[in-house]
Amino acid sequence: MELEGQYDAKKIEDKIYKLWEDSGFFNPDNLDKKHKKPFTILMPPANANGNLHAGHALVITIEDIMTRYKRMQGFKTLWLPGLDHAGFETQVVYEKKLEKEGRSRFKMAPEELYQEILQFTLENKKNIEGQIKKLGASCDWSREKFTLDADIVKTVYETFDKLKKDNLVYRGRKIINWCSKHQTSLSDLETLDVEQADKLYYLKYGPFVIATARPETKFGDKYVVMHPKDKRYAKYQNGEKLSLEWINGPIEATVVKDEAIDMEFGTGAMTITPWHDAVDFGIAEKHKLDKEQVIDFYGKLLPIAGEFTGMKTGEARAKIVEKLQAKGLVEKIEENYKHAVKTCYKCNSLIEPQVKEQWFLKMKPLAAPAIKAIESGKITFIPAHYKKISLHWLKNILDWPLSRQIIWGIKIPAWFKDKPKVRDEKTWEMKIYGRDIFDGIVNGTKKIETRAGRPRGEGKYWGDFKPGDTVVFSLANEKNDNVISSVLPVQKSVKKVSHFATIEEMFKKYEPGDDYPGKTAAQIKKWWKQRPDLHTRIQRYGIWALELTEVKEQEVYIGTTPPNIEDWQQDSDVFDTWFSSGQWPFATLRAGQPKDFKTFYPTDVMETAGEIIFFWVARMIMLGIYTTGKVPFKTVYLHGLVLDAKGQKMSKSKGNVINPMEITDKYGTDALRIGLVMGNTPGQSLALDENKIKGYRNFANKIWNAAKFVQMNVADSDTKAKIKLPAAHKKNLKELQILKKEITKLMDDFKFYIAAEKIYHYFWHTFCDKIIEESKVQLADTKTKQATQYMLLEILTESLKILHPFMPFITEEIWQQLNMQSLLMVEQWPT
RNA sequence: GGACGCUUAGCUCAAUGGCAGAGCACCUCGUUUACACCGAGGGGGUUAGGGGUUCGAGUCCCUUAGCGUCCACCA
Repeated sequence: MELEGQYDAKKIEDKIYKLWEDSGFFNPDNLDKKHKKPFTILMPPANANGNLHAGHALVITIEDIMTRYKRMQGFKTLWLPGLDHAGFETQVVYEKKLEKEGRSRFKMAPEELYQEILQFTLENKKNIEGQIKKLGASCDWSREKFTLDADIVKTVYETFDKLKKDNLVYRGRKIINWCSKHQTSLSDLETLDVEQADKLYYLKYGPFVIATARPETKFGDKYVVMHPKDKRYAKYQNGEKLSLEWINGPIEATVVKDEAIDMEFGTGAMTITPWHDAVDFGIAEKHKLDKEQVIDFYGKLLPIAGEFTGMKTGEARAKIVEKLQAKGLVEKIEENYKHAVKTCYKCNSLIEPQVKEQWFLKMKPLAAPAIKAIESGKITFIPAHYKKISLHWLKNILDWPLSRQIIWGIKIPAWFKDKPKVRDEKTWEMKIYGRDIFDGIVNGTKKIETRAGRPRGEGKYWGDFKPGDTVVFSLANEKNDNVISSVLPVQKSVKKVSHFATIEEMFKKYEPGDDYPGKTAAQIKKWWKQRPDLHTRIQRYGIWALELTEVKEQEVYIGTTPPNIEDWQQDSDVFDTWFSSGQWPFATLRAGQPKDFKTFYPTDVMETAGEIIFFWVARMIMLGIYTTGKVPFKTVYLHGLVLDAKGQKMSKSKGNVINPMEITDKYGTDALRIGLVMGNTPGQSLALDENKIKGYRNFANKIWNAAKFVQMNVADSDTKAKIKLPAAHKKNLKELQILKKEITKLMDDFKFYIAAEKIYHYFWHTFCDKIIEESKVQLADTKTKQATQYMLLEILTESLKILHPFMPFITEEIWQQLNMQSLLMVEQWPT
């Protein structure tokens, strides 16, 4: 075969890829026995919802360089490819498509929507696989995994089950980030903080002035909070009640003192909206305050808003302020108040904090061993400063909300059903702290009997408590001899806590029933009269009563398979997609042949974008250690963003997106690959300039022509003849020898950008410009011809080997055309 | 508010404490049978500013400024 004309990538790339694939050497099992020591990289699963972008091309390039290098060095090399269903991301992409077609997911049956997205994803998956091949990825397609594969899902379920058994997963009613457009909760990582200027309203709240940027949330505010040390409010007691005029009429407000308040901000007093604000939620939790929803999940006001009910929060604001002004409740309005609001990272719409029951993962216990692994150097980061960044994040980690209210994803393997009402004759022990006004038990344990099927009457204990529940039912507040006047963890069964000024007043509402343990109504009233000490106390502090209602407690079943009894309902939520991809290393390797996990786990390198270090890398480390006891990878190599030629972030709206497939088409894959690597230091963003790629297209042509020259001139060489090398030739070969050593060291240090530059420079400016030029004379001289032929071929073939990881197509094609009788892909890396 | 980066030729970026470099761009010359997707040569720098450590600093330390990213808070 003869090399001809200019290098034409299009003619050879598909052919060469097929040659590699047919050889079977992408699969480590097919490599010869010399390849013993495993080397593993997992391809970060690309989102199967569109085309590959420039960032993916960089991932494929760097990982293929590592893979080809290690394979040539004789490692049993596995690069495992995969695709991600990409839950929320894909659903958002699909919803946009629906929108264009004038359709909406909310008008579709869930199953119908799921099937459509599945089809869409599978099509994209196929498309992307083709694009990965186009980029020359030497990954083992026989081990390819998709995040929705049955074996991956099974592993995800098992992990969830184990986490639940270890008490690391819990269901909680907590405040979450709610996107009203997408109708789902989002983790903190999926929200953006956007600076904006709004008005800050100072509203009169009884004797207080409170500042708010969101008057439309304030309807239900019935607690006014201030710092306990704030002298301005010293005359107000914690728990003190105040009657005041508010947006829709008179309300009773309660004073709460809490250190969380910034005395410097506004007036130092604020009202709280626990249902729609994370800080307020925290205060309400701490003080056991009521929480009331004001805004529904579509961003509209609920009936608590009175005349404003049903309005979108945005439009309601001005009208509410108008009303407040009319009522004289607006003290002043500060214009141009700069603050940050949270927005959905996909649609930029405002995040509305909402209280919602969700699955949460306790992160602190999972983070601790991960921190240890990183600190001890079991996992190293490239570039190194990511060590600090990840440690800082892990040390300040918060619980992870796992539930997403979307259809596209792995369904959470939890089933619920209403617990049958237990009304047996059992006796529960119930701890009581404080004083029971009826029989005076103080800080003790009281035995409460339950009666089958009927409550004991309102305002009394009756048995729907679980063992160990704490109920406090007392006369006074916490200021008085340690008796506390609130209800602790049995809130589920407490309907209401009422306060009465006198016991008579309470009896009006709650007539003691005949079946109160051991006492009749008459006895209780009589007993009451005999306790003047309690009278005094009640006169001072009033009396508290519990109104208890029956609670249907939900029973929860968690397992890898559905419960086989009927009337269980599966949780309609799906997992955050990162919960499944966070298990990628062990899930993929356990899915394949049983020996794979043993051979290839822990993997060697995790190469991915610095952007997703928290989303993905940190979670893989935590879940990997938790599940397998071992770190999932030893080295984390993080590349930076790929930017456009001007250093701008690529985005569809800016229209500066560089499609790697177009570049490949125009200049060839090898030019794109080396263009992506050259000058690309880890962690640093890279400006991708088409001109740069063009330059490397020229380099590819240079290689092609140099090979052509060598081929033409060595055709008549006698390979068997003994050759005596002149000193100049020896020097050239020695120089190459040194270069090989340097490059090997650089490759081992992950400095591909320098390695690429070195070989580029050597090949073009030493081999082509000097050695080949000089050889023209030497080849013409019969005395030096043979030695020169030998040297040229030696340098060319060694260079091809070094270039191969970077520019696999052209090097392999030349190798084949030189009739080397082997695949360059599995040639021994020069030593 | 906290953390982490970055600042080197016109542009994009390199440089274990040891002669400041590459690619692209620019200028001059050259069409020579491997290649014009080429060759030979050239210009271009107070390494953001200031201070310090050192025989020696782009590199280490302190400091100022600008840019960027992440985290937290934001009534």
